[in-house]
Amino acid sequence: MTPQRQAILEYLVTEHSHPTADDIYKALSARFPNMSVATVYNNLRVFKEVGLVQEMNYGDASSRFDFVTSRHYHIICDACGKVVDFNYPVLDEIESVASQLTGFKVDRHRLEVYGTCPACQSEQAHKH
Amino acid sequence: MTPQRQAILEYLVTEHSHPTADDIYKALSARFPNMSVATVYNNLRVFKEVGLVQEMNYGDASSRFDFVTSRHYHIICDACGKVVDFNYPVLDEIESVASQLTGFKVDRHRLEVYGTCPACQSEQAHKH
DNA sequence: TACACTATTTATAAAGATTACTATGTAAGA
DNA sequence: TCTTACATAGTAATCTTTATAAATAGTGTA
Repeated sequence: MTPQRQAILEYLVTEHSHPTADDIYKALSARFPNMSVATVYNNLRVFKEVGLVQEMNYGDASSRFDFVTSRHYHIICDACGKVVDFNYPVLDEIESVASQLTGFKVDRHRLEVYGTCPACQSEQAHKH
Repeated sequence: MTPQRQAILEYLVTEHSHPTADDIYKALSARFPNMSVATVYNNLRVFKEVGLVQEMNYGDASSRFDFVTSRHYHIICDACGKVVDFNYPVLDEIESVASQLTGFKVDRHRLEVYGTCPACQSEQAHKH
């Protein structure tokens, strides 16, 4: 557990902002001026393998990383990219249905809702 | 509607393989030896804007494109990347729940199931 | 203490997907 | 015919992520 590794994990735990690898890199470069981007990626990979962190890909942009606390889903703002957690009963049923229909051995599923966050809604309203 | 554009759309309609931009490029380069990759991307963007085509990003790999016919969900093989459609009643409820919990104006949602396809299952079984 | 062994970091190169840009071509309309 | 708008081709550039090699630090053992 190196200082860099600890700082990256700490950042993920304390910040609930679903940061990108670059966000983390920039946020910590004040404390670790010599830290490499590769270090961020290496550690994120380690955290992912251990199951501490979840990686999320949206569209063409960079991946975002989320410290795994409890099962929850995400809603994403199309305008500003903000990610917000929300709770909903986990959809186990769809996994078994999909498995039966396709013959796949199911491992997991991924669900995201897209829309416009309150801040961007009011901003868009003010424009007109 | 140029010949290239028509060919790309035709390929998306007839092939149900959820191709990547490069798949399309390679498949059509016999008929259009001078066609540019940029043309494929340009047209896919146009199709997306019109709503004819849906773009899907999985992990770090290339985007896959799906001609929109009816509402359906996808199941994706972790081993070979194959994408298979399956039908399931559309989850409208989760959209309204998410909207109420977060204050977002909801536009759509995205749901995918991940696992191992039958072919890769038997291949993995033979290995042991 | 000295020595190896291992894992991590840094730095940089490289890969891969996508976009940007410019010049060329082409088709429709006045 | 002239013009205008748009699509294409070709290529350069961007951006994210991974691979690689050298440097570094930590740990345990003799």
